[in-house]
Amino acid sequence: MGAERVTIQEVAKRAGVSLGTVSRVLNGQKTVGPEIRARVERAICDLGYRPNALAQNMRRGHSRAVGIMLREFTLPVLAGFIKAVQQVLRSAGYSLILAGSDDQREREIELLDALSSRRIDGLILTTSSEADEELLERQEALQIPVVLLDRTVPANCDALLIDHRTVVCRAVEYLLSLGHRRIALLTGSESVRPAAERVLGYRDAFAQAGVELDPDLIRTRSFTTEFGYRETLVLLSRRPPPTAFIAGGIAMLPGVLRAVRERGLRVPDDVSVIGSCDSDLAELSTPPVSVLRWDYARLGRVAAELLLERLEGDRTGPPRRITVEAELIIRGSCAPPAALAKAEAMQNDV
Amino acid sequence: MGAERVTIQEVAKRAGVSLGTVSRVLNGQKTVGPEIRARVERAICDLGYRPNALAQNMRRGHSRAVGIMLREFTLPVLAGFIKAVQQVLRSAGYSLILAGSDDQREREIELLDALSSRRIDGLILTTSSEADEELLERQEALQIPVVLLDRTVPANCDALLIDHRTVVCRAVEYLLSLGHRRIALLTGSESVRPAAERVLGYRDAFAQAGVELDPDLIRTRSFTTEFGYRETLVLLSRRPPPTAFIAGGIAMLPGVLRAVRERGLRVPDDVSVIGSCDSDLAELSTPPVSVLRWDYARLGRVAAELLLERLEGDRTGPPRRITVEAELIIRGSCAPPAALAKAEAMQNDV
DNA sequence: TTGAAAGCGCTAACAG
DNA sequence: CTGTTAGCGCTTTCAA
Repeated sequence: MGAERVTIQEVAKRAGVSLGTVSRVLNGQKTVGPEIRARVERAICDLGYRPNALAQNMRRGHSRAVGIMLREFTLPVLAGFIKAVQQVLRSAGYSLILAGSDDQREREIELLDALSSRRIDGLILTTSSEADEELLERQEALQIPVVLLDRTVPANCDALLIDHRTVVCRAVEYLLSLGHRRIALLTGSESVRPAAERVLGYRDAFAQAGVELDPDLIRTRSFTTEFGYRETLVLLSRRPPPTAFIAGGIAMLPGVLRAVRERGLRVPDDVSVIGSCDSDLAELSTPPVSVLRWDYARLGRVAAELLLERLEGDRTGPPRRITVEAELIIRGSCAPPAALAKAEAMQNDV
Repeated sequence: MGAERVTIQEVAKRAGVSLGTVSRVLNGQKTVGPEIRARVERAICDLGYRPNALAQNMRRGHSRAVGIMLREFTLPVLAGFIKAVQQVLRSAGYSLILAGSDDQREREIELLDALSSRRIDGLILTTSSEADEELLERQEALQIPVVLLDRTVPANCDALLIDHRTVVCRAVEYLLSLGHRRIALLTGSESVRPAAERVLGYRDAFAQAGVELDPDLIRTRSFTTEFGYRETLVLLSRRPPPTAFIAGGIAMLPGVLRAVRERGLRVPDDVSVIGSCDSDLAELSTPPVSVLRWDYARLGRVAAELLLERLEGDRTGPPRRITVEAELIIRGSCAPPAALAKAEAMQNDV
């Protein structure tokens, strides 16, 4: 084991005061004489003493830490979210424990247990399924305030929702207006809200336009890059293939683009593409890719604030639901479908 | 405050055994009768008991946690590193505390303090400067094993080094061989190893080729995207401008590409580009961008293993230095410089 | 204003 | 094999 760390005892001895006094200095209480305070501070500095957070938290009965469990925390877009959360929380004296579940139920349960053991005070959460009993149970066993990110279950938690339905509807309207009819939607399992909402938005647009849709073009199973890649490949082999793809997941665009490129197809001449979330890839691709975008930094700030209110103030109020808009950023990755383009070209020729 | 959490006491009472016995069950000791063990396990389950990690760790005198402090942990390439570390460490029962310093000294000191308070058992570290006395002091005050990532200071720590010098040399050789002479190198401050090594490799190549280099084309201040963007813009305004850019930082490529595009220049016709680290952007750009690549997952595995050896076994051995190769992946972002290309074209015309 | 003392929940050493 | 007990380092009464 390592060299022993200096404790509050040793500081007290060195300063010639009782251990309680050192504790008071540490916690900034005013009931300590200036001369004694100075002596204690000297001793702390001389010894390079750092309070043992483990002991502090145990004694205090809380950890001053909040957990944040997402599918994956290394996506650049989520960086902004996490940073915003951290900023708000840090100024309130909380630290953050990050947990990436890789969207695996097993891992989620494991992590929930670990967070429970660490006695986190609050949790920001995105689960892999909104229909899993055991997951819910574990989560409720935590007995701490939870803020859901883009989930609505359990219903008694505060939740931050992105309006995927409306923005996907806009995206489909846009593609329909370009003349597309076979529009593929790739997204996660409908057992989670964002996927379900995207499908709803997709259907809305077709219904509004009075165009019949092909349910085979709605592929809902996973939000991963891998899924985007495979499914695009599969759909591109269909006869007839889709003329446009909506990547309904923040990590999915690279997969779709890779598949399109491997097939030797060009964007937007051969196939139109719309991504979810902005990224360097979307912005700097040739052509730049149109995307569905929402403000993750704002989301992070609000999530942290909601949690803080529960943590510090009234923790018993009714659950709150806050919905955040998303927008369609039109760039150069969509064009009329090839057949149509050809038809028009011919018309012009005549 | 929240509802009281169930303690080991209550489990003991419910199972009708002593608290010591519950502890033994928890810790998987075999000296517990099967019938009693079953009773305890029932009680644990019934009550939904989770051990208080705070108390456990305090009593045990260590936290079974290792810190990992990097500039930034949300870059996709670092994801692989962190995941590999996590995998090795988790199977040894350690958890990971992530800390992103944003490359700010203030923040680094703050985080080092926080990690110290949390009594982490080990640390994987990349600091913003290898010449900062106070930083070093704080780090040594931790009194725990440290594995450095791409840093060599302090010298008594194990270190994992990437061979930037050789691979940058290869990259410059390659560009020279294409006919480039004005090659820009953008990287961080030379006060940190990777930047210094890259500059060395750059000079090596010029010296070997017997070509005179223009020191004004070596820009060393930051590894950020922002720096890559600004500096590319600045250099592109120079007369004469560089004909090739090496982005010497894992986050820098998007900045360089954005600047090039804003100037209305084409890659590789007008300017050649080489990035550091592979990425979706590099791979899926048009044209795909040539990069300097090394195996971050392996790096992570090795880092964790080095640390584990110090943690579990002999912590007093001499510091180890492990150097990892990097390779130049040639794709489509480099071509002979425009002037040269034109000259050749003319020659062909004649 | 300061010191003494009682635990927070748990592990481990020591008895039986 | 199981119960009892002494702390881990700290905060927080309660006295003085």
